[in-house]
Amino acid sequence: MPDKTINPQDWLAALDESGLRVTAVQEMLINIFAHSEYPLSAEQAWDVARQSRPQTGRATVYRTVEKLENLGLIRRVHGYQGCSHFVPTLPELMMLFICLTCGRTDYLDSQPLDDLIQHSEDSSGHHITESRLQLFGACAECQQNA
Amino acid sequence: MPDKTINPQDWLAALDESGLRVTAVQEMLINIFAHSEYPLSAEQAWDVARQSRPQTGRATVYRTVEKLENLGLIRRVHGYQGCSHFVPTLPELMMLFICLTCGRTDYLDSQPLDDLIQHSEDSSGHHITESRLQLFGACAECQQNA
DNA sequence: TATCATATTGATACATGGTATCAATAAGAA
DNA sequence: TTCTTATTGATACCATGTATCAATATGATA
Repeated sequence: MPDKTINPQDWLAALDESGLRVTAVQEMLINIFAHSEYPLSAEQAWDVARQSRPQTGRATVYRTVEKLENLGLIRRVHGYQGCSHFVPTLPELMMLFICLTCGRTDYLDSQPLDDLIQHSEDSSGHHITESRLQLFGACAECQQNA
Repeated sequence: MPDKTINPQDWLAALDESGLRVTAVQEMLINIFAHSEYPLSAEQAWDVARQSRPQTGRATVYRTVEKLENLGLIRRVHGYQGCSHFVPTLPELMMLFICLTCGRTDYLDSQPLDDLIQHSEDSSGHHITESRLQLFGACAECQQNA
């Protein structure tokens, strides 16, 4: 099971390398997403941001979230909390699991998904370039507490 | 490859059996989704509906779409056209493929997904109750025309 | 067929999530 | 330090979706 913790320094370097500027707001938002145990929407990220920096603008947060998504630093979660929440992206491509009880996320090895895509390409004749898979259920811990 | 055509009579029966009433608007919307080659949003379905029935209300369409989704008759598409488009649901659970060139959908056998879920449960300890998988790329036809 | 409880409808107003604009500010290269 | 330009925050705006409510239509029942 991979470590979910991500080094914010790597994110700042990614921002920098892409020609974008490293600003206080963007650094703050990167840290907010990196340290959240749960998927966050832009609106929620805005709330968190204003706790430490009240003058933060709403549009700024939305724009930054869009940038971070385009850079591949955060990833949209499609599912039970709607389609507007984001989780940090791991260096490797991994499958996302979300616990419907506690809301926490986990990342699973994506090799089975790679195999599935290969198999589906072979049997359908389609050329598959993108996939979106998310798994939902009860995590090991929540099963014990049930 | 399964036949995408769905018999609207089955849908009406499902509506009826669930205790909901079979109305002209709902029958029309069922047919609109059943006969569309592409995923439709509620807004788009409203546009189509008013072509043959101009007095159709917007809220009615949104409510009906929600009902049809709850009944499992249509299914939300998460991906490149946003997360507000719907496709008809096949009797069996199948994986959805969407061509990024022509926009058309195809349904693939879901056995590989079942296997993947089983494998992921075994290796992670999570109990997986729901999954969301969509595949994107170029369909066989669009590959030839490229 | 006529009656009636109630699901459905359509119009409207409203709420929410997200975007365009623009003057002011700040990053970072020169 | 200077200067170009990305970024910021305030505001207005738009799009999508929802709550309300009187009017209507469905379908069960008599």
